[in-house]
Amino acid sequence: MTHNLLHWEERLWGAGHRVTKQRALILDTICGGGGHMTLGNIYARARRADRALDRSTLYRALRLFVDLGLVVAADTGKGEMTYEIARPEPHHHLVCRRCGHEQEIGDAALAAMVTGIEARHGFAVNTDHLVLFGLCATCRVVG
Amino acid sequence: MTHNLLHWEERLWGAGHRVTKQRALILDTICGGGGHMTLGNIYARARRADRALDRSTLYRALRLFVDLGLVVAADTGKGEMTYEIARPEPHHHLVCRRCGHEQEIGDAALAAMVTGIEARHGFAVNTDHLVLFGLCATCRVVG
DNA sequence: GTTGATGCAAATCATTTGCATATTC
DNA sequence: GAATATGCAAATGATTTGCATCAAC
Repeated sequence: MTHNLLHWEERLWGAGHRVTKQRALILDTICGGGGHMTLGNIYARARRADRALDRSTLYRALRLFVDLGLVVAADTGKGEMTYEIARPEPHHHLVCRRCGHEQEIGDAALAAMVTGIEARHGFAVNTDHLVLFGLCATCRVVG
Repeated sequence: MTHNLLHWEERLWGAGHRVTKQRALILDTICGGGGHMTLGNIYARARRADRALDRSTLYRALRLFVDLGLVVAADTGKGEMTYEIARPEPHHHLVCRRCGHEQEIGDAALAAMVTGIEARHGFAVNTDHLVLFGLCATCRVVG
C-alpha cells in the first residue's frame, strides 16, 4: 500500500488527530484506485467495504488529508473535486476540453515558467498539482 | 465601451441569436467593472439598471458569451466563477492562496511551457485564461 | 406570426454544518 | 472518562431547468 510509506498514522497522531478505521479505509481506497479519483468514485468504492460510511465523513477526512499533505486535491473542471495520494515528485495533469481525456506530466515542463514568474513577479506558483486544460493530440486533429 | 470593438451584435446575429437589452446590459456591466468580476458582482451591478433582471438570464447570457468567445471565464477557487471581456492578447492570473490577492501576468511567461508540452505530449494547452495559485510576494515573507 | 429569450419558481448537485451518539485514547 | 470522530439530517450556495409569457425578427 502506497500510503503506508507516508507514515500516515504518525502524521495524524502528530497533528493531534485520531486513527480511525474510516480514515484508514478512505486512504486505502484512494491508493487502490490507481491515479486520481473523484470524490463520488472514492465514496462508491469505500462503501463496498463499509456500508455505513457517510459522505460527510469522507469530505472531512479528505480535507484533513489535504491539510496534512497526505493527499493532493485538484479541480479538473468536472464539477467534482478529484483526489490522489501525494507523491514526493510533483506531477501535473493535462485535461482535454473536448474528450475529457487526462494525462500526467512531470514537473520539468513547468520549471522554467515557475522560476520566470518568481523572478518577475515575486510570486511563488504552487506546482504541487497543476491542472492544465486544452486539446489532446487526438482531438487537435479531429478539430 | 470595450465590447463595441468586439462587434458583439454581429457575433450574436451570425450565430443565430438575438440582440436583447439584457444581453447588452450584461456586456456593458462587465466592461464597466474594470477587470474580472464574479457572477454575483455582475448581477448586483446590472440590477441597478434593470430591477427585473434574473440570475438565470445572467447565467444563460454568460454561457453564450463564453461560447462565442466574447467573454472568458475562470475559476479562481472562490466558489463563484469570474468573468471578463475577452482581449486579443491572452493574459493570466496569479491568485494568492493566503491573502486572496490577484494579479495579472502576460502570456510571455507561459510561452516556453506551452511549446514544451506541445512538443513533448502533442497537447495544445489552452492559454486563453489561466489561473495559477501560490503565494504572493508579501505572503511569502509572512510565512 | 414564429422562434428564441426572459422571469419565475422549483430542482440539482457538490459541499458544509449542527448535533446526538459512538469511538479512540 | 474526556475529547474527538462519525452518521444522520438538514442547510447552504452556486448553477440549472421547465414552463408560461414576452420580445426580437
